[in-house]
Amino acid sequence: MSRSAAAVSINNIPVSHSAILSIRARILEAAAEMFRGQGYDVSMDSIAAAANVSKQTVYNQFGSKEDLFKAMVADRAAAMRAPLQVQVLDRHPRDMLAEVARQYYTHGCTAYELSYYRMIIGASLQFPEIGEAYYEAGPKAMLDALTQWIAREERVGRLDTGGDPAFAAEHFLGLITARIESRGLLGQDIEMSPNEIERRSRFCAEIFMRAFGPEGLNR
Amino acid sequence: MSRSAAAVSINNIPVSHSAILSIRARILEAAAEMFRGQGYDVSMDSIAAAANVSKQTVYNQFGSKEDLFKAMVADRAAAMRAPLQVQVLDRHPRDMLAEVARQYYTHGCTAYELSYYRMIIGASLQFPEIGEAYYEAGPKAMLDALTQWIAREERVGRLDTGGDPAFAAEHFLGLITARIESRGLLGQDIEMSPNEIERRSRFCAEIFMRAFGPEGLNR
DNA sequence: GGGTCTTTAGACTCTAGAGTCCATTCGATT
DNA sequence: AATCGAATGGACTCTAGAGTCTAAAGACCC
Repeated sequence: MSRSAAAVSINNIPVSHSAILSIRARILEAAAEMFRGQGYDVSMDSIAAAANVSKQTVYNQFGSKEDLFKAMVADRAAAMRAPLQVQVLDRHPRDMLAEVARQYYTHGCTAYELSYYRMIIGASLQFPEIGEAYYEAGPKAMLDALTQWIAREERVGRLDTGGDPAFAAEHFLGLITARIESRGLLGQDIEMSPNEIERRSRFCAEIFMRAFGPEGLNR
Repeated sequence: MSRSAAAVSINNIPVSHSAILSIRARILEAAAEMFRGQGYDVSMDSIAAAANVSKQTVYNQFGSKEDLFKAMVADRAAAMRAPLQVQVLDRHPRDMLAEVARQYYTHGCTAYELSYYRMIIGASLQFPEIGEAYYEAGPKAMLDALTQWIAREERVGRLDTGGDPAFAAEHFLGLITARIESRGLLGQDIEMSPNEIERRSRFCAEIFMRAFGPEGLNR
């Protein structure tokens, strides 16, 4: 009670002390790092230590471990939306798709991102809402953006999905992510050389074009 | 010491008491069920209770929680190899591939299997060997079987992967699994109607054939 | 039937970690 | 300089759960 009241008043203060914000940010960052590496089981003591902050401060700011965890996930989900925007360039679909793949391989499936993903999957056993939130902010957002772009291209006659752009988008994401994820989520190495990235990106785009290119789907 | 010696002697006994085996099996089964549902954090007490066995017996048989967990995973990995064998039927590649997809959708990605997978991913943060073992017994085994089949078809001239059957196999698995896994691993619903399964299976096969059919790759 | 091994229930120990308390210090504001 | 809220650290409580121990009961072998 008194705890949540305190939290609210902090949030309502229009950023007069930036010190408070920086402390929250520091804790969130440390929490992300610790949770990511060791799962929900990390101790609050080690999170506090990693944030260079006393344990009491963590509790003052976030109330409980569960709340801290959820706040941290929400924070990261918000940060995630930015790079996911598929830039609406007016390039040939093949190039656009290769670029999406390239982006994913270079920024979306780093060992860092994957270990975070792994942790979320593990935690979603315990907190189903977390899994759902991550899905919405991550894969779903990506899928929606891609679906919209495909639909647009279809309207212009540069793609032909037979009227089911969502289905096509799913397939493209599947193409890009599959191997990487099944390996990476289980902790296997997923490093790729720039050459490999380039080859795969083009290849995915090429396969997609064969399936959904303008002359597609009319067998 | 005395503990591991006991375990060895039990394993060396050529199944004279089947009672002992059935007790181990019962514990393994209960452990699988509990770990699957709640992750590595379930208590040994609840596992013992679920197996209808005293806690001491669990410790007699498996020594420690970690050992029980690993024994359970090994047990399931062994059981897993059976259904994964891709039957080498001499059908048209398109039908064969659709059949593989169908098998996967009906048996390979049930909510049950996925929740087990989720648990493994979570636990692999803590026990990297577990992740590796699962990868070998699951995705990797599937991939290898498919790669071999594709290579064979390529030799006969019914497919053309440009000499990289492993790459093609990865893509096909990606095609099948993607959406399902990203949704299912995060706890989202993944039920599909038989119609939906049929549609997707054929579709995956079709897309694969467009990419790697005999006339493929020669742009 | 006696000897040996396992199982059982349940009490027990020990430790890690969540969350609390408090006396003190720090750092803005006035 | 005085004040007030926040942060500190470190001691503290309490609980859950891993693992052990024991006395009694079964089960099997000779």
